[in-house]
Amino acid sequence: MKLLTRNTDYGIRALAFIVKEEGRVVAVPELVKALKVPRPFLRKILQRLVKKGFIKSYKGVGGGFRPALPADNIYIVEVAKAFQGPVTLNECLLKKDLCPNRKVCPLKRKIDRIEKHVVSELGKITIAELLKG
Amino acid sequence: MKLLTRNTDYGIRALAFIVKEEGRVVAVPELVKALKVPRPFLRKILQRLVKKGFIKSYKGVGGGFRPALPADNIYIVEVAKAFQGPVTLNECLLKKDLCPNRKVCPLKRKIDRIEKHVVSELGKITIAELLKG
DNA sequence: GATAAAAGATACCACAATAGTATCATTTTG
DNA sequence: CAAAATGATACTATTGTGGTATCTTTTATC
Ligand code: FES
Ligand code: FES
Repeated sequence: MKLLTRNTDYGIRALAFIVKEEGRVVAVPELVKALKVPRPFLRKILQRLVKKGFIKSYKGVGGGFRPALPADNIYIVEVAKAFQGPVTLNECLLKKDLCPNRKVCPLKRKIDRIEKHVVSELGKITIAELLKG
Repeated sequence: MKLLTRNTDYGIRALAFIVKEEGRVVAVPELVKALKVPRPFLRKILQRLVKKGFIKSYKGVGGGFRPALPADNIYIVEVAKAFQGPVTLNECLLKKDLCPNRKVCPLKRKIDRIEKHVVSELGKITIAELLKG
């Protein structure tokens, strides 16, 4: 059971690096060296980060990436969602067969509570906090 | 992101059914009918449950399965572990590159705390409780 | 003892998600 | 125009999960 995939991991690391440079435009070769992630893979990840609005990109010579948001406004749960979709731990365990209905089911209630907790905790962690550590 | 896989789900359902029968030996055909899970798949799941000590099996005519533990002593987190391995949300996010060491890393600390919470909450739910619901 | 009904063991196939690669098009600076 | 960058997109590889098939072993019963 993995909470965060490799995509997310690398995405966070790339974001952290770019943010750390405080507005300087960072290009792929630099990131490849710093993060030791295969270049084509990293490129795909960066494109995703751009599309999801975490960073802005600049084409052409001297181009690269810059943050689109302040560091303390980038929550890693959002990055996770960008790469892994919504965080839903389990739709309906035991389906409708053994369980009268979902409103009463103690299992579902608890799974839901766990999920809320995970999302909420993950939603408290920002890139800024990460860089401080 | 899935907290519990189908294996686990079916495993729990099978366990719940077997436990509900209070010591009566339950065979596969009955379980197939009750749970509507394909027979060979269910058999594999049951074998796993036997190996992991949740149920006992009886071969031969009139054979089948009986619980090996009291209902309030079967925790669904254990079933999950049996099918999905240990619950580890993420080993070491950001690896050793951006982060000085794991003892200081605020992200890792938080991920670990989330993981502990998930395991602990999942570890409170028993089959007995499920059957009450 | 033969038969049939059960589970055990094991090997295999299918599908989906993740991980990773490759190629070509577009933009921009000089 | 040439070079250096990202955008778009399509493809392959690996892995984990889901699911099937087949054969062996045990045991109750006739
Ligand atoms: S079965 Fe769907 S909620 Fe309990
Ligand atoms: S990087 Fe390994 S713990 Fe923060």
